[in-house]
Amino acid sequence: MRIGELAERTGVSVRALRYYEEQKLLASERSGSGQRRYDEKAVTRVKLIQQLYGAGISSASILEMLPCVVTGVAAPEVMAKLIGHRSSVVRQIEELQETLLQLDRVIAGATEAYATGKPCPPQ
Amino acid sequence: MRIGELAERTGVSVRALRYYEEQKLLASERSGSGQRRYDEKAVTRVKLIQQLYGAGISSASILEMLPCVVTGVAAPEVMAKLIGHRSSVVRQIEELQETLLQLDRVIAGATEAYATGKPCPPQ
DNA sequence: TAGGAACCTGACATTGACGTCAGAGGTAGC
DNA sequence: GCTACCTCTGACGTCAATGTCAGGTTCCTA
Repeated sequence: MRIGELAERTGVSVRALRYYEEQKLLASERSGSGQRRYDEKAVTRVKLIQQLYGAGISSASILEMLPCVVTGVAAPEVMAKLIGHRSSVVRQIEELQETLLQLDRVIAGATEAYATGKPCPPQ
Repeated sequence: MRIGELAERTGVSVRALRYYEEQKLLASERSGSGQRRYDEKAVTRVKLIQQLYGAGISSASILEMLPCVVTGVAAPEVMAKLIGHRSSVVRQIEELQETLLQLDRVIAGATEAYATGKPCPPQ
């Protein structure tokens, strides 16, 4: 498929796809005239990249771990980084859950204030 | 306390604290010579700001919701945004949990590859 | 009262993942 | 072969939260 279709199917902009290639995260075949051509696997690859970006992992780190994702083999130092990223994701989840509690407290307070007509400052 | 102490106690840089003030997220008293003075409440305020930033909420949105956090009262449109942010945080958590599963698959595959000496590409 | 640490304002620099534009060439349906 | 749309490279722009630097003032301790 061409880049426009890949963009549409992944929900990622054309510009972003070219950026991924620039960062060596995504390869493409080229047609005779130089246009990029992608196979089906590119779709899952792009979604994976987006997911890792979403976890705050930099393109350099993604680049390190991608071959490992494909082959299943990780050098020890890559393995260590993978585990480090795992911890970081766990921490992010915990922090977001704490934030969720905070937001819920605020929302609950405001709801009660609306119902009773009296402000109820936290704590 | 002065800005340096607040920075140390919150783990946030002095520059960031001044930025928060610039964005009206954090107020300070000023000494006769113009130096910022903070009370104890500033510590929790800064931590709250950091938490909201961590959830990907912009300073403009934080600014909107802060009075509500303090007073417990939210105008309807602020309330709507609060609920919107809540949903966004929930979604982020779900996505990170999915990412965690992916990472675990990769780590498990690499661990097995290490144990058996054979690469085990996913799926 | 000396001197170093901490503080001030103002301004420009940085970072990463793109957006956007220009100018040129490719592709597909009619 | 016309037309509308897609794609190419290259380069500069953006955005938000900070870093960093300069040049000057204030604070604290000896």
